[in-house]
Amino acid sequence: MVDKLLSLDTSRRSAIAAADKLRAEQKALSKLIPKASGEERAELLTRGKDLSAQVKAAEVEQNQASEEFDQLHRALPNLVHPDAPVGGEDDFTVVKHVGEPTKFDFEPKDHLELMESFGAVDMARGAKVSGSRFYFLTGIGAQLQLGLLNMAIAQALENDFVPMITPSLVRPEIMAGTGFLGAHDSEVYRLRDDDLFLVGTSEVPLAGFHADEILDLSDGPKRYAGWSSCYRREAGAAGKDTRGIIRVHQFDKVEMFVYTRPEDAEAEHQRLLGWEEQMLAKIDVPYRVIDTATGDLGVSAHRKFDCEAWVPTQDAYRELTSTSNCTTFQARRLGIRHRDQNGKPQILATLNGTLATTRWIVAILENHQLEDGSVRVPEALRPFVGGREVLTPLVKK
RNA sequence: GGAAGCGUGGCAGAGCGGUCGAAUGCAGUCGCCUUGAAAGCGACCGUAGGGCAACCUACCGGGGGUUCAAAUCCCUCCGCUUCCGCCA
Repeated sequence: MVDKLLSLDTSRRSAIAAADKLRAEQKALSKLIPKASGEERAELLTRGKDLSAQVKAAEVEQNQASEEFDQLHRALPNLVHPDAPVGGEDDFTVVKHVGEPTKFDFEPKDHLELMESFGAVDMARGAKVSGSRFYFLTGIGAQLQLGLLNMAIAQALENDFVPMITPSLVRPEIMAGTGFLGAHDSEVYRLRDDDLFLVGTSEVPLAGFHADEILDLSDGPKRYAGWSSCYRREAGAAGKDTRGIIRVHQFDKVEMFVYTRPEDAEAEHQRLLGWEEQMLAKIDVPYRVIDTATGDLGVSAHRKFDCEAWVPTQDAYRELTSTSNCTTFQARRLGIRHRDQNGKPQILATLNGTLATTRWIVAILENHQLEDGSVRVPEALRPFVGGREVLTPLVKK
């Protein structure tokens, strides 16, 4: 594979050199023609015509060679980090546990039951209006989500992220550049009439934000916190997580996105994980951090850490955040560079990480529920939900 | 959605088939002048790819075409502006 790529690169370079040489010849000739006249001119014109055809042929060859190289190159997934655990979805390693799984001396309700009792969600009408896996967040449910995401933005601001509200529809080349159109393009909503894609995360528009640019990173990384609705077809998830709002076609998310120098990417990845844990501490739920196995990295990630919160009624940890170091994978496809010490443009590295999503509500409600069916609002979140300390079931009239 | 116009270097703005990688102004860099600064004067000053280098190639929104030759002509896509229509 690598040998093939190298040989394609060589033929690509020689095709470019050959075309360059012909173009130089042609250029010199066309400078002579206006000065010439009579028979000499006629002769030059004939030679020019011939050269023109040669140049055209050389350019076709150049384009073909470049195209072949790019195609193979783009088909390659990112290199994996040597320390990432090898294997499939279940072969992750646990980096650490924070807190103990919540224990109750009563039968805990699941998030859906809790939300319905608070009038926080309307699944039936979601299905009526849009189909399965759609929902309305209602009343305190909507308030909880807005508060949570606002808390995420507030934390991002404290850490000098630039807050962004991004487009949710993007062009094909941006979608492809971020690595979402490969093996998993069936996960992506597509608007064929307009040749646009609905994004599954604001990582996509944030990566596209600086496409084809050379960034000045001399003052450090560029850090953005994007707020967007996210759309996922969940095509392969039939029968999985069908209850509640764990797995849905549309949710909201605040996502961190960083452009940095490749040599700083690994340290930045740890910082992103740190900021995710800072957010998780604010909702005060037990969680673990896992180092995702190589087979579960997707095409663009070099290494990925997930934070999974304890969900009592599932007796399991469920993913609340995911942070990926994409190294130069996305930047290479999107043409994003920075200047090194010598002022030479170089491909940079991109990273992303979740700060908060709709799904977090599940962990908050289930872990903080009390025997009487109410839920204690985590202290840090209270200022963002109008000072509410406890959520209590609506009284049926 | 309909009509018209426009997209040129960091910015402003000429050029509208060859002498154009592109006038000019501003900004920027260096030098002179000055106690210092401003002003003034002089020189330099786009980007990317390739080569040890001299140098070569590409780039005037993107792609394609005409031509020996395209910033300049044609097609197409994208974007912007203005007017009309419609509308969160």
